[in-house]
Amino acid sequence: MQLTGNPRPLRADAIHNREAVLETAYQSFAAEGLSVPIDEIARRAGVGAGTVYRHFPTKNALFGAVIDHRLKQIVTAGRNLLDDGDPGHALSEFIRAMALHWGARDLGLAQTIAGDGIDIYTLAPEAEARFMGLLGELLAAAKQSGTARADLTVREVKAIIVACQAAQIHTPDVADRVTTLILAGLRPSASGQNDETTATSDTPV
Amino acid sequence: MQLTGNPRPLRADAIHNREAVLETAYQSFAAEGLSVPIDEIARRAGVGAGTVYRHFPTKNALFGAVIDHRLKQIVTAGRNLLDDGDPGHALSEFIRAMALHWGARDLGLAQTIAGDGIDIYTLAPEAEARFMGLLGELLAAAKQSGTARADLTVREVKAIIVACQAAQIHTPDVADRVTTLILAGLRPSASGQNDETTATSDTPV
Amino acid sequence: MQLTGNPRPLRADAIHNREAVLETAYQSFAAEGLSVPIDEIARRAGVGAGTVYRHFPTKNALFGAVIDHRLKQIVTAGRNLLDDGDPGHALSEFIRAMALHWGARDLGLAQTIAGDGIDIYTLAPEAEARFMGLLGELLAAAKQSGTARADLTVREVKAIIVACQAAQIHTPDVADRVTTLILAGLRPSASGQNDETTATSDTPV
Amino acid sequence: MQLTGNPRPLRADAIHNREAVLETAYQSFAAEGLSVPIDEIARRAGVGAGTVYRHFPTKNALFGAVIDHRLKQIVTAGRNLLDDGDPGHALSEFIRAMALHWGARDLGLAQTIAGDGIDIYTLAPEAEARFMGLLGELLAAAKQSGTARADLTVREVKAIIVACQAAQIHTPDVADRVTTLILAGLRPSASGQNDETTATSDTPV
DNA sequence: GATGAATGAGACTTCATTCAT
DNA sequence: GATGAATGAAGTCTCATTCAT
Repeated sequence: MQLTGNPRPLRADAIHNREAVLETAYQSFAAEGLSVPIDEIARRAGVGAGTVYRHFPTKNALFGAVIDHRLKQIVTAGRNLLDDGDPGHALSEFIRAMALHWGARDLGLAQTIAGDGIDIYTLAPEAEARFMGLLGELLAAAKQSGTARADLTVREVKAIIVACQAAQIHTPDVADRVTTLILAGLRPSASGQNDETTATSDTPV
Repeated sequence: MQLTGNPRPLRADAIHNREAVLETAYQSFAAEGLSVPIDEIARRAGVGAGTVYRHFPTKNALFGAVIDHRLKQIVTAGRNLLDDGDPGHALSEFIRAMALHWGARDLGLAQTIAGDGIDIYTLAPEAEARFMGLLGELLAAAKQSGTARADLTVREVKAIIVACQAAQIHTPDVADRVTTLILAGLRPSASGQNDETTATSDTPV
Repeated sequence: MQLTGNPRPLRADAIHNREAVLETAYQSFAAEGLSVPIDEIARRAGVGAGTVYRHFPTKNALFGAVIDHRLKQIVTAGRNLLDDGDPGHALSEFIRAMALHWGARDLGLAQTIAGDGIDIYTLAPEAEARFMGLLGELLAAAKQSGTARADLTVREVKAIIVACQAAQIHTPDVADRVTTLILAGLRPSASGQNDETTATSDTPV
Repeated sequence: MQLTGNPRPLRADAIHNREAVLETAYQSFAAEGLSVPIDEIARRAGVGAGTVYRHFPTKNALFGAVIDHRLKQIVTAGRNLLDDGDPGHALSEFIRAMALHWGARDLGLAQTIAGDGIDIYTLAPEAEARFMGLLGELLAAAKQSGTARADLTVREVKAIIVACQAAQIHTPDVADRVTTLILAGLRPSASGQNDETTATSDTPV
């Protein structure tokens, strides 16, 4: 209709819009939860509601993109921990960061975790896979340096992260201490190495 | 208080309806989360929407009643653990039950705990207080029998429960194992008593 | 079921209930307008909602009864004015009382007048008739004593009352002055133009 | 202000819809009072309910817009009376028009004026102010030409209008006559009693 | 007769999604 | 491609009226 032949801005602004919507959505969901209306996100991003739907055909798709984006950042940060620091401590630092910093104050993430109508596997399968891959590497490194129980699995580590995040969301002022306690349960027990629970006399709590 | 011998049937049906609504609401919230519409709950309970509002003037009030009811059951069960069994193990059994059985598949509880627009203190302050009281007793008993670290606080225990529930909701098949690991972090460390971490050589995970 | 043979209170409490509901309804409508729920009126009157409906089968019927009751009081007061005082001034005093005292702060009356879904003729035809009869007598007396224009009709007087009440409801602080001005328009004109009666010296209506 | 030559059609239909809703709302409120449901207004205007709420986020906002729109028309008409005709008679003509024509059969206006849950100052403060300003001018002109008592205030004039409108709503067939009588009370008294201005000869207000 | 619980239509309002401009 | 207006299905809550106790 209006292809006037002049050099239109074309793709550039589209990409810019997508980024703006994604960032705005992330911050909005983090701060106020998943119930922030699309219209409101569009307004805050400075675009029309239709533009949001052009890039993300559904609100769920937007959730997925936000999670995907977030997980990419997290995976990058996690790999840096592994590459730049002490591999033996990378796992615990990562869990601590996930719980206390990255996941802190992220209501949207908490609601996603609480399963509020959201299935993260459906929404962002690729990023999820990469995330699990990173966890595997972190775990392997920790086991090798003897800072993690040999029988710990990747899925258990993920559940631990979820647990610590929940604690952070719910009771921020004790989350640090609680995370420390939980992490204590992941290291090899004093006596046994691969410990199939060499509990001596006293039953644990 | 009540005129004994008074044959007034009073509102037998009203009580019945209230129970029916409460039970239906509990199951609906547990299975599908807090967003189940009141109209739907009314339909499932076999009453008109107005009846729900007669008993619970607000959806929040219904949330509160459900939580209150649930916490009462939980507190009763917890006290039984304390009275009938080994006090030293009551805390760990209670946490395990909260995470793996009572909280299992209870989306509504998870969302309430995640703070999804709900403030449990406002909605069911009494039950919350009783719950914290029970936790205090359980914790004291555990400390006395040496199965819990002496520096553990009630609020930390609550956060631990929240954490374990989150793990259960998110990854049910590893929740049992994860809970065991987490509980391991709560017992006194092998050497020290109030242990400011008498870790020997290896840093924990 | 419970006819135990003892002397039941029977009618007495029914009459009492009717009075209580009527009085409560009057005060509620006057203070808060016609939208006060029946349940609320029942509660304030100390009876069940069913009792209200036994006496007044419809909310409109209750409106009618309130108006009827109110008009009876007013008619009695008006007749006293006529019998006990100066008949020449009874009309103006009555209008003034209707506007500034009896009708003051009666939101329900104002809404009835504004026609908020209410037809006073349908709801309380008898009382309305008696009210108009009283107005006729007041007007006749005023004409006879030369304090009202000879061409004034009863329906015009009623409209004047409605007008003054509206002023009172809307702008209470000038209602007295405005009523005085309006009443001034009702006395015979000085010159006798448009007027069968040539006012002599006296006070205006 | 507007980039002239810009061929953007913009939201021609939006403006059209807004007008349609406003007009429909005005007529509905006028004919049936303020209790007409928004859904019904939307239906009559041929739009969805959501469209009404896009333009007027609240029912009160719609009330306000209707009143504002109405008062603007009225103020314009009143100013024309002042500019184009005999300033001495403009006030009485305006009052007459307000009561008998503009306010006639306008239940919504009557209810608004009766204060039926509506606060005109909150809803349409600007229009109210302009309206009072116009009344002031009309009154000043009337006083200057000796057709209104010198001690009349603007608020009294407004109350008079309210009064006449109430009469019109309640008893349309005598409203004309009653308005005439009421207006008679506003002109300077023949003798000059209670009056700063000694009316000369002329026509009453 | 009285009670108050139940009903259910309907009010206002929100918001994911579509579509004309 | 972008815009934001329009849609309409829900959702929460109210209340006149009916009816079992």
